[in-house]
Amino acid sequence: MNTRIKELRKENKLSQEELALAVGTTRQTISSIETGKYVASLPLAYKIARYFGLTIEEVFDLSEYIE
Amino acid sequence: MNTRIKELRKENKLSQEELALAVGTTRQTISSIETGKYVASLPLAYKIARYFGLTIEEVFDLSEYIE
DNA sequence: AAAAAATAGCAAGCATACTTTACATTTTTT
DNA sequence: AAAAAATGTAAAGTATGCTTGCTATTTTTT
Repeated sequence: MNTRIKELRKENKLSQEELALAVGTTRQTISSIETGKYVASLPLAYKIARYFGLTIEEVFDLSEYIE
Repeated sequence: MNTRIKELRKENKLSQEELALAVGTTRQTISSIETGKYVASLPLAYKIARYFGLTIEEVFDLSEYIE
């Protein structure tokens, strides 16, 4: 699954660590989500989206889950 | 966490079974999400939201995850 | 070029999101 | 009121989303 997290981080000049702290998770979790190792949980997806002032669908490309 | 799934099902005259089949999961999973036993995964949340033609945030009340 | 910062990757462990099976309970239909 | 349909719940098992700790690699800064 693709996400715009890395792109949004760069635009806002944030490290993974800084974003992780801001949304209450770990840097490794942000890394894992960015690299596609696993899919963010709904609560975390929401917190990340809200942090950037966007909707979940604007941050996470979920099209692969729909035919 | 609250969701509008039950409400939307009633409006559309759907049983849990019918919704479950439509989004590719089990009736028990829909029941568990409706009763708050656990939180839907992001992919499933998206499929449910799309099924009703809504956004994830319109179906799932995620406000408790934000201060 | 060297050092510092950032990121990727691994592993182990824990919690949670399911699936399957089955039964209990409630609601709806007859 | 009885039967059927729908829903709630429990349990066990599996897969996944984390957290923690660490090292390797890459990128950025000096």
